Amino acid sequence: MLQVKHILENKEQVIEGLKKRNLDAETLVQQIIDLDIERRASIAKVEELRAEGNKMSKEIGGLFKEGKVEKANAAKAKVQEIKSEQKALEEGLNDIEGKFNDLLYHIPNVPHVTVPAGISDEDNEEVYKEGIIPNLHEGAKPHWDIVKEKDLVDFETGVKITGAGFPVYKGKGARLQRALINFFLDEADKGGYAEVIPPLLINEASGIGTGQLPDKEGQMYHATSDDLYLIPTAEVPITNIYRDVILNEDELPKKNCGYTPCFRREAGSYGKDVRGLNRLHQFDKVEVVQVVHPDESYNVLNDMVDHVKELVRQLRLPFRILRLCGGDLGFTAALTFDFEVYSAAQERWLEVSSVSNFETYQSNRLKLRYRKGQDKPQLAHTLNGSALALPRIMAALIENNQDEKGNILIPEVLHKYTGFDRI
RNA sequence: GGUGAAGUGACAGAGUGGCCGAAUGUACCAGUCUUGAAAACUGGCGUAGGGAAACCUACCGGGGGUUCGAAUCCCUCCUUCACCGCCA
Repeated sequence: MLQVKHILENKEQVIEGLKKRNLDAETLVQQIIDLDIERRASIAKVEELRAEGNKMSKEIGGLFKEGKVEKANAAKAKVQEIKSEQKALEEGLNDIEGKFNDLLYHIPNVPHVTVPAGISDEDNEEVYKEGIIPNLHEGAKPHWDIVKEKDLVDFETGVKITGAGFPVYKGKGARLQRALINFFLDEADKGGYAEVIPPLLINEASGIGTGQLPDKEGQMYHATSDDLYLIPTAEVPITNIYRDVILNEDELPKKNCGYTPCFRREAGSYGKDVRGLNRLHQFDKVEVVQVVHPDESYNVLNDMVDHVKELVRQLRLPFRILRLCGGDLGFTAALTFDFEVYSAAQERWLEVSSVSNFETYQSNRLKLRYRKGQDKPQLAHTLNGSALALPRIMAALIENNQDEKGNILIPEVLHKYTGFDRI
């Protein structure tokens, strides 16, 4: 969440920035500022009373020792009075803080200055494009037909086992999936990212830390009997490694990568581009995460974009990079670049990666800080990116690389992982 | 899952109702000494909130309770360790 101090000191800038999200935050920000004033006044009062009570309690100890029982009992009565007054004030303070935090949790991150205004994904700004869009032969098929014919992905059996959106990958399809995971992990390793295998279930505190809770509760699968959530992305468990951590400045940057399945309820997106591998409830992804010095985060964002660019390039997929507009930007992000690959038979662009800088929005919730020498701890910046999400990569590979004879040609970089060069 | 023990600052480790935000040691930082280093000595050394400041408040695994007063007593949850049971 945003830092209260930042809101107070940059009120106009915050309101202006949020306008790019089509959010008129004027009232909201003013409410926060007003509540903050109320809050401080209330804290001052409560603490004053508390100090007085503490002081008297100490004195009572002395009085008893001296045997002045009568005086002590009088003081006890007085303290009891103070306590009941204090209790009433504390309840008031709790109310104020509850409201205050609620408002704070529901303010999204302020977009970076370079974020274009806009309503939807149609307003995203294309900043880069590379690769040749393949000219498919007559009779080329969409991937959902191909995977069925070649028995690479079995959607029906997935429906039987679990439900829609939980496919079974089979044979060479499974092998290709595993090959991509290994390729992405090896590349991340080369990029200096230390691999982790995190838990796939997270607790509430972790969900709050990275911003999935309370805002996106409905997008996660919730195991209610244990109050745990299935991860929607490895970002959550990996970034939460650093929750409540104070790093030394020289430990930055922290770079981690990890492969995990991701689980998303996709509530509200039924019937929208859901064919085949385009949108699933469970999918595989390799994620890269960095914790960096605030001065470095935008350089690092570019590095991460370059890393992803290199992955797609090596897979020989035509791609473009979009700078997300305010309307499409995620709740917690300050700046996001999306990668889309072209899936030639569907004749459409598919999002395969999202690379974001969260600045201090997550670290403020996570209490993730770094310390320079003996100075006070400062909030670090967090970033993450998909590198990459698998199913749509697979869809594009299958569609773009089909030849007239019905072969799917596997990109060369994957051969050593697949053990075959075509399907 | 059962039984028992335990969770205190970066770490180790005291503290069983007021003198405890917390002894002591180690580590760390600054200084003295030294040609330099080590050793020794002196001082400093948690986080957060409030306040212009002095200073005040909160935090001893989490939450709740008893009490004028809780690290200390009670309840509950979590975690760790040991043993038993079950099991990839």
